[in-house]
Amino acid sequence: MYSIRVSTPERLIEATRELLWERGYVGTSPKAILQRAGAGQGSMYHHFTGKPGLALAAIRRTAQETRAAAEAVLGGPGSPYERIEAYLRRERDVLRGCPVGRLTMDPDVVASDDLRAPVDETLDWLRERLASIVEEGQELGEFPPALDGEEIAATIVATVQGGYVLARASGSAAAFDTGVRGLLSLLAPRSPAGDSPARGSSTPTKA
Amino acid sequence: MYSIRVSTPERLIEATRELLWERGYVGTSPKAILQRAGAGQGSMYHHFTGKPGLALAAIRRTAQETRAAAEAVLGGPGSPYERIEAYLRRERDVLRGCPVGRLTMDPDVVASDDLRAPVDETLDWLRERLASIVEEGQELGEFPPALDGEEIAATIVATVQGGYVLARASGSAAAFDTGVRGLLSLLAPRSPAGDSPARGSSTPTKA
DNA sequence: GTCTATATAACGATAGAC
DNA sequence: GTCTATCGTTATATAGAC
Repeated sequence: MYSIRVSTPERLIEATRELLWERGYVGTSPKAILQRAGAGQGSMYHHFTGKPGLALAAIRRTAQETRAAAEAVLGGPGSPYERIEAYLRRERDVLRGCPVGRLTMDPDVVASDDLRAPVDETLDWLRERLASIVEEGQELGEFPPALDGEEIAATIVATVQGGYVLARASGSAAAFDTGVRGLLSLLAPRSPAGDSPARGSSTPTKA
Repeated sequence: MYSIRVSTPERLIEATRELLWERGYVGTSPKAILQRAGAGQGSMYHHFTGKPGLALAAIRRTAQETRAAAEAVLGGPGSPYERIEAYLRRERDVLRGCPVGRLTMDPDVVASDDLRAPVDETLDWLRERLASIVEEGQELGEFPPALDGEEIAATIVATVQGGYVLARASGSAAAFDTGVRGLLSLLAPRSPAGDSPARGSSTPTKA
């Protein structure tokens, strides 16, 4: 294995991605980015228009990676419920928060249409993707037909995003998992033909 | 009505509360606080230990008010489901985000046990309060006994907190409402004996 | 392309007059 | 108690050498 020599713009983007995740936009200074990237002032302003331009490149990449990671699970094998469960139970750096969702609490990101756009598009895509899976599950009889796919999708995404809030408030990932288990118990397929009425049969804990 | 003359410490706390809500801790400077409060540097450092001390007073008050506002609905009239619904549908400044929850995305708040404590306590209190209401609903047959009260409570709080994220990402309060409707449809009492699946208002006691 | 030097403003806090 | 003056540091950006 050769050690890969990464270009300076590449290092700048990656350093910015890390810092935006850790400290947000207003909490990240160009100086901190340059130190982490091992670059000088000149490099940053040569390749990018400044802090906003560099942040835009970083946010776009993070958004793209986040979508790809979600699709890897949502487009995987299993029934609709199983794929949603896999998405909800996917391993996460819970205490670090969502690298996309956390940006919505950044006043300068929300104030900029450019910076907010990738965030909006990512969460919107995720909601649509989940909505179609819920509807697929309804056709298969896995979910009650009375449910609204888009509403349930929004609830799923919100539970994940809010789970990060609960976890970071308490300093423990447990709260995230508790909220996810609650949602899964509400979504758990009730057998359509009149089987045992036990809810949450596929949730391991709290039998 | 006499116009009330508010003390300087009072104005400082209120200005800080507003700015913490709008811009978070790292995004709020002492200078901005002093300008909004109409006070000079000396006043702030005379009454408080500095930015962290002032922020702590502001966060504590916001936490207290948030709990009181939630209790006003959760301790109100109606069945357990109805009280939860009232809490979820309560009017909110959705696009401004949650003044308590948004602080969890602030690196300096999370890094400080003092500043994080009121946030943690508020969300923890809310989860416990909701859990007891869910369990009450289970005793009344309004919710399935297989559900776990604490899990459902965490899901409810997470849906609200995540709803703010969706709303701020899209720049519209609609996404919040969509997620709430999805959660309510999952929680809606299904008649225990196999009645009609109409949701909402058929409650046994305390109508 | 990358670096250092520099510029202007803001940040967070202190000192001391009144 | 409140004010202004000041301090040392950082934020964000530009200039110009190499």
